[in-house]
Formats: sequence, C-alpha cells, structure tokens
Amino acid sequence: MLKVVLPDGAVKEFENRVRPLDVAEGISPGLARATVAAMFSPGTEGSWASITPTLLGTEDFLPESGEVHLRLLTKKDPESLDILRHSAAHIMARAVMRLFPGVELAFGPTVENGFYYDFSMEHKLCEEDFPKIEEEIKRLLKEDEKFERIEVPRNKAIEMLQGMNQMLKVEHVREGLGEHETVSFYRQGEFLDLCRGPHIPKPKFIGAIKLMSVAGAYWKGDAANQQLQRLYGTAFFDKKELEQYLFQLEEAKKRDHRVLGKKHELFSIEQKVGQGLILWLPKGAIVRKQLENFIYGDLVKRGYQCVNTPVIGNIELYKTSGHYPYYAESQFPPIKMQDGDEFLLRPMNCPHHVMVYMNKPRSYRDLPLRLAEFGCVHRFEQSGELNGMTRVRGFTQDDAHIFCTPEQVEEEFRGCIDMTLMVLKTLGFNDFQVRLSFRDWVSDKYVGNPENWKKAQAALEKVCKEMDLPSLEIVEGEAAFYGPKADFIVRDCLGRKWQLGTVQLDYNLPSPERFNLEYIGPDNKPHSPVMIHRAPLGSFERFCGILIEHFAAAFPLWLAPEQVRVLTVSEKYDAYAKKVEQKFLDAGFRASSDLRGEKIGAKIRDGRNDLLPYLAVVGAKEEENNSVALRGRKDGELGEIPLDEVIRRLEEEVRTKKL
RNA sequence: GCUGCCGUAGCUCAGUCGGUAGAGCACAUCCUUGGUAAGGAUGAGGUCGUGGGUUCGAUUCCCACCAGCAGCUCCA
Repeated sequence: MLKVVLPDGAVKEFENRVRPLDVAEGISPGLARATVAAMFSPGTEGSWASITPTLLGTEDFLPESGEVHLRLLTKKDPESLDILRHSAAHIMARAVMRLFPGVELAFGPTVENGFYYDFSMEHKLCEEDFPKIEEEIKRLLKEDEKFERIEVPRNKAIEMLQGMNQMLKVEHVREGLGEHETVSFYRQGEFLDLCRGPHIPKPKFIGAIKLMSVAGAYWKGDAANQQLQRLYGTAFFDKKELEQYLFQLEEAKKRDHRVLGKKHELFSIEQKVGQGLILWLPKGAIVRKQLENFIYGDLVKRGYQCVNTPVIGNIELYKTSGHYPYYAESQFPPIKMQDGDEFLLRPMNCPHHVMVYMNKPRSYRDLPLRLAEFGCVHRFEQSGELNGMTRVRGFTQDDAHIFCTPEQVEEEFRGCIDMTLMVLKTLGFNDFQVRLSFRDWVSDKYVGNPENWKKAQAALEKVCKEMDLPSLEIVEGEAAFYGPKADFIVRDCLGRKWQLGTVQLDYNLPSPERFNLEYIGPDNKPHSPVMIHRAPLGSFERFCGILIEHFAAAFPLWLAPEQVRVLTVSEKYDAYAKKVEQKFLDAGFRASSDLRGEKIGAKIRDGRNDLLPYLAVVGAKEEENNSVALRGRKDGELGEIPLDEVIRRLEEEVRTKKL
C-alpha cells in the first residue's frame, strides 16, 4: 500500500505500482505530459529516506509502499525552477571539473535569477573560458545521465570527501554539519558532490544553461577566509525563456541611472574631484531642488523645525558620541590644526543636532522636539563599494532627529513611517519592502536596557502592523547597536536592493554615557529623552539615482528639469515663441524655446529624446489664435489649445504631482 | 579592501599583427523657412586613463598605479 500526498495536501492510496505520470494525470489531466510530473518528499526523512528522496522521472515507478509527497515540476512553479537551476549548477561544476584539474568545490546554490558555484582552483577563470565550459555543459546535457541520491553516515562522508580531495567540504561536514548523523551526496556520472538536494531526475528537463559572469567570493562569506572563484549562470526550462530573460536584462540596463544620468546631463562624477563625489548638473539639480521643496513643505506641516549646522565638527564631539575612533576606518581622516585641535568631516548629522537640543534646558513641554536639516555628510566607503549615485562618499540626507519622551515614541514613529509612505506613494513607488530590524538577545553589542528594547520593538511592530505595510519583514540581529529600526528598501534596474528611507530609535546618544540628554518632566525631575533618527528619502543622491531608474529619466511634470519647450515651425514665429515662452516662465514653469533653423520634425524628435513632458508647436495659426499646438510625452498630439488653457492644465498637473 | 573584466573625440564605438588614429551623434559656420521622430554643405575637436619599462620608434607589448563595471565583503 502506497500513500501519496498530493500537492494540495489531499491523500491518495495505491495498491498497485504506479508512476508519477499516472498519479499526476489523475489530478490534472494533460498537465503531466505537457510539463513534467515528478516526486519527492520534503522533510520526511526516516521512512522516505530509505526509499530515495529525490525527484523521479515520469516513467520511473514509485515505491510500492510507504508515503510519498507528490509535487509537479512545472515551468510556472518557482520552486521547480529552483530545483532545475540547482541541478544546472551541478552540471556546470561537473563541466568545470572536467576541463580544469584540481578543482575543489565549495557551495553551489541557486540565487534569484540563476545559480552559482564557488570553486577553489589554480586556473583563473575568465569570460574567455565560457564558450569552452558551455560546450562541455552541452555535452553533459546530451549525455543525460541520471541524478542519484546517496546517503552515508557522517564519518564515511568525510572519508569519501578526503578521498576526492574535497577539503573545503570536509571542513564543512566537520564543522557545519556536526549534528547530522547521515549526510547526502548526489551523483551524476563521475561527478559526486555533497548536497542536500533535491534534483531533477535527469538533465533533459533543462532547456538552456548560460554562464553569466565570474567573480570572487569569500569561503563562507567571511572576508577573513580564502577567496574563491564564483561562476554565475542561469538556466531555464526552455531556450525561449532564457532569451526573454536576457532581453529583459538588456532593457533593464538601459534604465541604469549611470547611463541616463550621463545621457540627460543629470549628474557627473569627475576623477579630478574624487571618487564617489557627485556633481549635480543643472538638470539633476532641478530634480533635487523639487524634492527638497516637496520634503520641506511637508516638514513644516508636521511640526518640524529646520536648523543649519556645519559639515565639520571638533573631534571631541565624535569622541563623546562614540563615533570616533570606533568608526575611524569609514571616515575621512581628521583635519589637524596647528594648535592641536582636530576636526572631523562629519559622517552623520546627529551629534550636531544633539548639540542644538543641548542649547538650553528642555522641558517635557518642548517635546517632541523635531529638528530637521538637509545635512551633508561624508563617509569614506571602500572603493569597491562605490556605485554611481547609490553608494557615494559625500551625500546629503533629508535628515531629522526627534527628541521625545518614551511615551511619545510610538506616535512619533508612526508619524515618520507615515511621512515616508507619503513620499514613496507620491512618486509611484509601489513595490518597496519594509524591513524591521530588531536585536538578537544573545549578542552583547547592543546598548540600552533590555526593557526599553522590548518596549520599543513591540511599539515598532505594532505601528507597522497597524499601518498594513507591504511585504513587512522582521529581521532579528540586524538592528543598529543603539536601537531597532525600520528601513524602506527599493530595487534598482538590476534588481539590487537599496535602503532608502529609514527610521531608527536611539537609546545611546541621549544616555549618560554619551551626551546625557535631559528634559525636566512634570515631576520636576530630569529624564532621559528618546531620540529618533529618520530620513524619508535616505539621501538625495541615492534616492535620485533610484528615482532616475524608476522613471527611466522621464520625470513627471513637477520634477522634470525642463517642463515645456516651444517649437517654431519657422523663423517667422520666433517673436511669438518668445512671448509664449515668457508666459510659461511667468506662470512658474521651466520653459525654453527651440528657435533653431531645423525642420519641425527634427525639433520634435529632439524634444522627445530629451524626454520633455510637453512640446508646444507654434506657427501662423497659433500666433493668430494666441494658442499652441500641444504635444504630450505620453499622449502625443493634443491639438491646438489656447495658451491660457494650457497653462491652467499644466498648473493643475504640477499641483497634484500627477504621475 | 578582495577577485575578474575594462579605459581611444563631449557621447556611443571602430582601428592600429609596434611606424603618433577614424565613424555616427553632439558642437560651430553657412545654405534651406520647413506643420508633428533626423534637409544639406563645410569645419573644429584626441599627448589613444597616468607613470615607468622593452624598442630606432609604444595608443598598440610588459609592469605598476588611477578610474570604471560585475560580484564578494562592508554600510554606525
């Protein structure tokens, strides 16, 4: 008697011998043949382990007794694709081992859009090796040898790995799998690797494997360990899917803010100025200015007070805050004066704002005190970390620090989250992710009393859940040493995650060990305030970088560097064009006119390439009617419209920040 | 910082098996006065990332450095 657990959880029993195909067709006729039906048993070691907890081919017979869990290996199922890719990783590793002697295997898992395998080997892999490796992969796919699972006791596994000279894996079994009695291997032909599985039954299900890139990676992710060679690849059920993926990748690269920033003259980075230092070109500066105005307007409504503080400070300030010398490596070195004083280019604004708080005695009646500043900071990031506008060495945070009583924390936190959400929503970011970073209770790196931490984390979690944040994730052990935080994370055109907005609670800086902040409570006694660091955008640099990719540089009207351009049909209408341009300027728009001796077609082409939200064509008709022939970036020709009406329409579009 | 790749005009790129370089776009001047995605002509523009080495001669070969890209590590 065989018990089969179907993908939906239902259980079927079979007396006679069946194949996955028979079972699959029973639950979803036709599907099985079109895709692939297969079996494996997740997490049912023991009874199932004695059989073969691996995927079975459609034509294999299932065991006659016991319990099996059925799953369909289908194109649409992300887990299926994962299994496929993990098998592809084995095949790639096998190809590499065939081509280069003395390869030691490390790990070879799947990643978001593919897989990788880490190797320790003499030969330095480079892209020139790819064709050779891919050829070998093709051969292996053709040979179509079965994946087999082998389970052995731990000691035996170590012996086997030593025999194969796979010392990294020996170390892993010894140190990483100490609690396992038995470990599993997967064999495919001569290739045998320690692996948890599962794998596809046979390589024939893989339609396409492509090597993507090679890079260095540290053994077990620790920079203190030896560096391995990591070969990235991807695999799909069929070739078409691969081609589509590669096409999408190419399309995505066209949105890259470094490409568009150059093309549309938004920003530049000059070697002569320095790595990671952004020059905002006139057009980029306009986008930034609009964001500043937008944020500033909201700050006022939310009861913030703006301050201005210098970009350097006496090193004593940072010794008190604890930032120096603890973070000396990621700071620009101190500036030493002749009289012995030392100054630090500030890596964050908080100490300065703390000093503003300390400017005079504070009462509970002053709280919450919300101090805001677009504060310019500098951090000496490792050269390999720098990335266009998204990782830089000098940047301006849309920063603020809220000083409040412990009772006010929840409400203030809610306000910060609300502001960040408003900003993201206004700009059309819908697929961001919110990460709540909490402490773990084992580590001793955290400051502040555990009671406060517990209360703070509970408050944060409560607010986030009440506000129904999208893809809320709670990560323990990711908190800053001084308090828990909530980060807003958005992906760039290549799918990399970037932290934008952040809200962080801080029990450290106000503490007696640091600045010893106080306010006089209603009980006429001093109390310690809580500090909240928050920046809805994060920094203007990173945010604009992501924003450029988000809009592919085609900014909505309110942000567009150039909002409307007047195009003349011929030189005869230059005077009228200038008049129209002036009308737009008077109405507060960023307008210009194209009076070149080009044909109207060419001017329109240029205007479109420059991503102008609106083009206003003028000729005889328009001059006579005091109108323009309007053309929208999205809608194309909008026909002849009276000038006043156009201005009204655009004003409305700016006012509502229409996307 | 680490591994690999890479660096030619403002931009995108070609090229030189070692004899100091070329296209398109952009730019300038002139002709054209054109109604919704490129009218034409002429011209200007480069110490071929920087510094060494090999060589009669290096943009080309070698080394180092600097910068950029992908990944790793890091991000208070």
